[in-house]
Amino acid sequence: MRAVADRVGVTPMALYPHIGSKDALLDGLVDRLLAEFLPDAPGLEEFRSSPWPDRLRAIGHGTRDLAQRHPAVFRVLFSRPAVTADAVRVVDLIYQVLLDAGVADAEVPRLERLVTTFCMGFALSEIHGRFDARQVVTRSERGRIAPGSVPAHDRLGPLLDLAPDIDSEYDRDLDDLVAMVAATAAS
Amino acid sequence: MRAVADRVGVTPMALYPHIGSKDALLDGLVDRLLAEFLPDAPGLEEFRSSPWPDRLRAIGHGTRDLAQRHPAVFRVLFSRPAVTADAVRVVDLIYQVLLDAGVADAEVPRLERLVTTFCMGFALSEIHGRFDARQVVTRSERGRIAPGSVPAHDRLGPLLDLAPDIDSEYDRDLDDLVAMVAATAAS
DNA sequence: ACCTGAACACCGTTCAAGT
DNA sequence: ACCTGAACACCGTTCAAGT
Repeated sequence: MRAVADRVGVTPMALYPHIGSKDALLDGLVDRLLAEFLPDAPGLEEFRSSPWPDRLRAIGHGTRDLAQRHPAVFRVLFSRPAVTADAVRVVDLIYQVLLDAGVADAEVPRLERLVTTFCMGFALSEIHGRFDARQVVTRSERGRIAPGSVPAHDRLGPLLDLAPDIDSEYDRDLDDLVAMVAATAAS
Repeated sequence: MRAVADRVGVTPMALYPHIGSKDALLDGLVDRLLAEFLPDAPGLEEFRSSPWPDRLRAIGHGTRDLAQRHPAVFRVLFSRPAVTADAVRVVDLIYQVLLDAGVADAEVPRLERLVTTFCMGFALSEIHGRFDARQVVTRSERGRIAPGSVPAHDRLGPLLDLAPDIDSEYDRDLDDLVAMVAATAAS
C-alpha cells in the first residue's frame, strides 16, 4: 500500500477511498493478469483456428510465461475464483479446446480445472524455487539416509544426479496432458 | 516470530540464536510436514505391499489431507526443494510407484514432478479459495459479457450452474492420473 | 551460554482534521 | 470531493547490555 502510494505520489491513506483495501487491489491485479494472458483480437482469431492440441500447449506455455513476467503476484491466482469478464473469456478458450477434443460436456469443467491446476502448479513451483537445482539429491546426500530405505533412488542411481531441463520437461508434460485429454474424450 | 516467542514464553529475540531466521524456521516446518506425511513403520509395510494405483491414489489424498490440516504453511512446500531425509523418503515412495507401474527409468523423475505438481496445485487451489463457490459463473453473470464472445459457456449452458463436488472430482482426477501413468509406461 | 530492552525499518488501516 | 497527519496495532531483525 505504502509503495503503491509512493509511486502514485500520494499518502497511503489517499488510496483507500479509491481502491477499498489491499485485497480489492489484488482482485483488480488478477483482472489485469488475465487480460494480459488473453490474446488480442487478431491473435484470438488465429488462436481459435488452430488445432486443439496446439491451443492446449499454447495455454500451458502462456500460463508459465505469465508467472515468469509477474512472479510476485502470480500466486494470487490461487486464492481468487476466476469471475471477471476476462477470466471467463480465458476459461471459455479452454472449454472450447476440450469440446473440440471431443470431451463429453459434463466432463469439461472438471478437465478445465485439472489442466489449469497442473499448469499453474508447475508455474508456481518454478518461480517459487521448488524445482531449483538443490532438488536433485546427489548420491552423497542420499548416503546420509539409512541404506536400503530408499530403494527406488538406489535403483535409479546416476539418473538422479542429472539436473533436469525444465523447459523440455514441461513440453513433454503438456504432451502427456494432450494425450490424457484425448483418452478421456475417447472413453 | 513474535507469536512463536510468545508461545515459548520468551522474547522474540531469544529465538534467533536457536533458529537463525524465520526462513530457517519454515525450512524446519517443511520437514515436520513431510515427516507427518510419511506413514509410520507398520503403515509403511502395508503401503509398500499394495498395488501401485492404490498407492498413487493414497499419495494424492495424503497431499490434500496434509494441506487441509496445515493450510497456513502448506504453500511453503512450493518454495523449497525437497532435500531433507524425510522428503527423500516421500519422493522414493512415488518413484517406486512409477517403477512398479512400468515407467521407464529415465521418465520417473519427470513423472514424479508431474504427479506431485498436480496434487499440490489442487490442494493449494482448494485451501486458498480458487475452487470456491463463486467460481461457478452463473448465467446471469455471464450475461454481462458480450453475447457470443464465450461460445463454449453458451454451449455448456446449465451444466455450469452446478456447484462441483470437489471430493469426487479429485477422485476422478486421480483415476485420470493413474491412466496417464499407465499409458506413459506402455509407450 | 543464554536472554532482555530498546530500537530500526517496516506493514495495513482508521479517523479526525484540513482544503 | 479529495487528501493529509497522526496514530494504532502490527511485522522481522540487530545489537548492546544484562545475568
